[in-house]
Amino acid sequence: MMWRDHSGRTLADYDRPSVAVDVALLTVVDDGLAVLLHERTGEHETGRWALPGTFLHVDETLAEAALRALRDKAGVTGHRPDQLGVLDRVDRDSRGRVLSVAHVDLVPAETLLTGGDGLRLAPVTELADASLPFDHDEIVARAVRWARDLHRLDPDPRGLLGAEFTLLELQRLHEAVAGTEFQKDTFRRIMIGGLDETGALSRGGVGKPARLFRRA
Amino acid sequence: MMWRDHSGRTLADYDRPSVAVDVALLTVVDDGLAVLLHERTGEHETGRWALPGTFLHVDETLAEAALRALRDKAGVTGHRPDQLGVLDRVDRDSRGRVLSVAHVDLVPAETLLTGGDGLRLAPVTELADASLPFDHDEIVARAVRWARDLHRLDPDPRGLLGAEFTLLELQRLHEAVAGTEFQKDTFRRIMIGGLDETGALSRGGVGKPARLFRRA
DNA sequence: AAAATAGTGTCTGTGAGACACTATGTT
DNA sequence: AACATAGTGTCTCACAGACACTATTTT
Repeated sequence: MMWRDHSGRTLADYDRPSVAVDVALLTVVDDGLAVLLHERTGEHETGRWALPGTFLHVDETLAEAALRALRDKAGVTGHRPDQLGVLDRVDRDSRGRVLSVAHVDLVPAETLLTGGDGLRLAPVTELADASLPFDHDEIVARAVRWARDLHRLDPDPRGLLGAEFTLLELQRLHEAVAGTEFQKDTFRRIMIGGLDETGALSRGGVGKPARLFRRA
Repeated sequence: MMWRDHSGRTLADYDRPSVAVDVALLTVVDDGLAVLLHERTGEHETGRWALPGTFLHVDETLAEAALRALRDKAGVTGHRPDQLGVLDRVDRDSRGRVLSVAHVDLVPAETLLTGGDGLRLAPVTELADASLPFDHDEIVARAVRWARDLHRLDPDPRGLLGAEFTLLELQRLHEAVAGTEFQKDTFRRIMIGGLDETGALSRGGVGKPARLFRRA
C-alpha cells in the first residue's frame, strides 16, 4: 500500500523530490553521549524508534524546520542546529523520493524533560547497527563525530555547563563527549587558553577547592 | 515578471521547495586554482557568469545530477563530486524557493577542452566578492577550502598528475592549490609516507635527475 | 593524621620548520 | 668549471603526554 499525502497523491505524482529534515539531538547523561529518539506512530511502523524529523516548508529555513521538528515531535527546544549533510539514496524512503538534510544539536540534559511518552534517550554506545530506520544510524554516527570534533580543542563549546565551572567539571563533560578519559594536566593545558578565571573558588566539596572559570 | 516552468506554473504553486545542484569544478592552471564558470542565457541574466547547476530529478542521486550539470551546461566530464552542503536562504533565488546542494570536484586542466563558447576558467584569487549570482561566491569559497584541506597531508589526492611524478612536480601542484610556497625538505617529509618509489629517474631536465614516485 | 582533590615543575618524545651541506646531473 | 636541481643531516622550537611532587581543603 502506497503512502499518500493529504490530497491523496503519492510522492511519485510530483516531479521533484521532497526535502525532509532529521535531527540528532544529543545530550550528555551518565558520563556519555545520548541521542533523543521518538516512537513513530504510523500504520506499519509502530514501535519503531527514529530521529525526530519533518518535511521542509517553503517559507522556512532548514534550521527553522529542524527546530520545528524538535518542538512538534519531541516537545523539546533545540538551540542552534548545525547541518551535517544531505542523505540522498534514491531508495532511502519507501514512500517516495525524499532527501533528508541531517542536522545535529547538543543541549543540556536539563532541557529534556522527557515525560517518557514516546520519547527515549539512547546512549550512542548502545545503538547497534541497523537499529534505526532509514539511514538514521549514519546520521547519529556523523552527529557523534561532529560533537567530538567540536570539543577537541574548545572548552564546552555549546555551553552545557553553567556560566562558571571547575576544570574537573569541564573535564568530565569532555570525557563524556569523547568517550575516553584524559589526564588532568594535559587537559588543563589544552583548555586553559580558552578560559577566564573568575577569581572565585568552588565550595562545599571534599579536597582542595578548585578555581572557577568561565569560557573566554 | 514571475518565472514559470514548462507547464506554466510558478514555483509558488508547489507546496514544497525545489532542489538544485550547483558545482564548483576546480582545476589548476598557471600555478593557481581556477573554477569553471558558464554564461547564463536567460531573459534578464545574459552576461552573468555562474557555476554550472541544474535541478535534481527524482530518479537520480545528487552526485549524478552534479555530473549531469557539468555535462549539459559545460560539456565537461566531472569525476567524483563531493557534497559541500545545502544553501537554504529563503530569498536566495528570485524565481521561488530553491535549495541548492553545493558540490565540488577537482579535475586535470587537460580534461577541460573549453572551446571558449560561454565557458570560462576564473582564477579563484581574482573573483571579487559578489561577482557571482545567488550565493555562488560562498560555494566557491567552500570549494577552495575543501581542496586545500584535501591536499594538506595527502599527495595529489585527486590524481591530477600522471601515474608517476617527481617531488618537485608534486610540490608545484600543492603550492598551486594552497596558494603559498613550501620548503622542499618539509614538504618531502610530509608527503613521503604516502608515496612509493618507482625506481626510475626523471630524464631530460637540467640538474640532478629526480626519483619518480607514484601514490601509495 | 589521613584522605581527597587541585595545581604545577619538569622530563621525554615527536614532529614541523628551517639552514646548510652534499650529491649528481647539464651546459 | 659553473650552474642547476635533488636529497638529507642536523639544529631548534613548540607542544602533547606523562610522572611525580607540592598545596589546600574536609573528615
